[in-house]
Amino acid sequence: MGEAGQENQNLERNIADLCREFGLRLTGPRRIIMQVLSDSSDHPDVVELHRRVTAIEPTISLATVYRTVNLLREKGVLERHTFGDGRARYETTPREHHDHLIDVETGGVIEFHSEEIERLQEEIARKHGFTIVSHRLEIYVRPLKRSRT
Amino acid sequence: MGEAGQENQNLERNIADLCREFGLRLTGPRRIIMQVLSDSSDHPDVVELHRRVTAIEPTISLATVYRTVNLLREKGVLERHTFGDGRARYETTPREHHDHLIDVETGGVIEFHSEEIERLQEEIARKHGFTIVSHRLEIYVRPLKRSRT
DNA sequence: ATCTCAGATGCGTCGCATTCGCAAAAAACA
DNA sequence: TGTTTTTTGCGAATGCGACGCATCTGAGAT
Repeated sequence: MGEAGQENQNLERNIADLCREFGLRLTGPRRIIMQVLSDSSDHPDVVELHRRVTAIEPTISLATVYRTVNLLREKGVLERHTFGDGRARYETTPREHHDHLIDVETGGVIEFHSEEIERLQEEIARKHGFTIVSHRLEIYVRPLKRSRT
Repeated sequence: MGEAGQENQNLERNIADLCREFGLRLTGPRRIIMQVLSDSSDHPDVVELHRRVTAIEPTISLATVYRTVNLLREKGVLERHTFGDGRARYETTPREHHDHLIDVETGGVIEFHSEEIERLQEEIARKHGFTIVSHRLEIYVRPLKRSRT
């Protein structure tokens, strides 16, 4: 009978709660988009998200993905990044802030956090007479090669 | 008759050397664009650069500014940044690396450098098995307001 | 279960920043 | 000065993202 909602029942519930909390409607497209988002541990851009979403439900439009992603960002559910290239990439807001190591050879993204760097940033801002609104630290890296490859 | 090339003769020479070095032709537009660039201590975007350039020579097209700026970036003469907003902003590559504090209220950019943060970044990269290719640290800030203005 | 309607969607279009193609103009060089 | 190759200007094209509008739909009221 019901849909295939078996193991991700709690996930579904979370999405439902989320919508209710923000006064949003729990629509088919939204359900799927949010689903895809929480299944994505990487940092997909909107077109990639749309690809994944339409693999599940081909009628969902790119515009809706854009709108949903913006909505969720406004609500603080998603974070937007722009690594070098022009396009925006998203990740579900982590409970703990982190920065990114980007492998320039593979495009892979590794998350890290340094309390020490954070503290130094605060210090620098204060020293200049500012408070930090947000920040962005991206380290573009290349694997340490040992001898031969 | 002659141009106004009086005090910046050495600059002109630098530009000429630069072109020769890279096998580029020393053209009128290039001369002016490079001129404007070295006279700019802020971080102008391409449209702003074009504005400044056309104030000197109105026939220079936006496309040429884009092309020149890309060329100089490839050659390592310029650095490109993208602070939040969509457009790219440029600065002549500084001899000493620095990062940026961006005042979100005014859009103003302040440069800073922290040897300590640099060192921590190295450490983090190494710990993950990488070497740093480049990095980017932007701190978005707001002025500390004291009691009343 | 049905009605109602504000909110959501799909589609096509628009705007902005940037790039491209091509013919004309300008450097470098003989 | 003539020849060759690079640059330029112009306008059109691209890519990302946002928007307007007619249509559709979720979810509370009936």
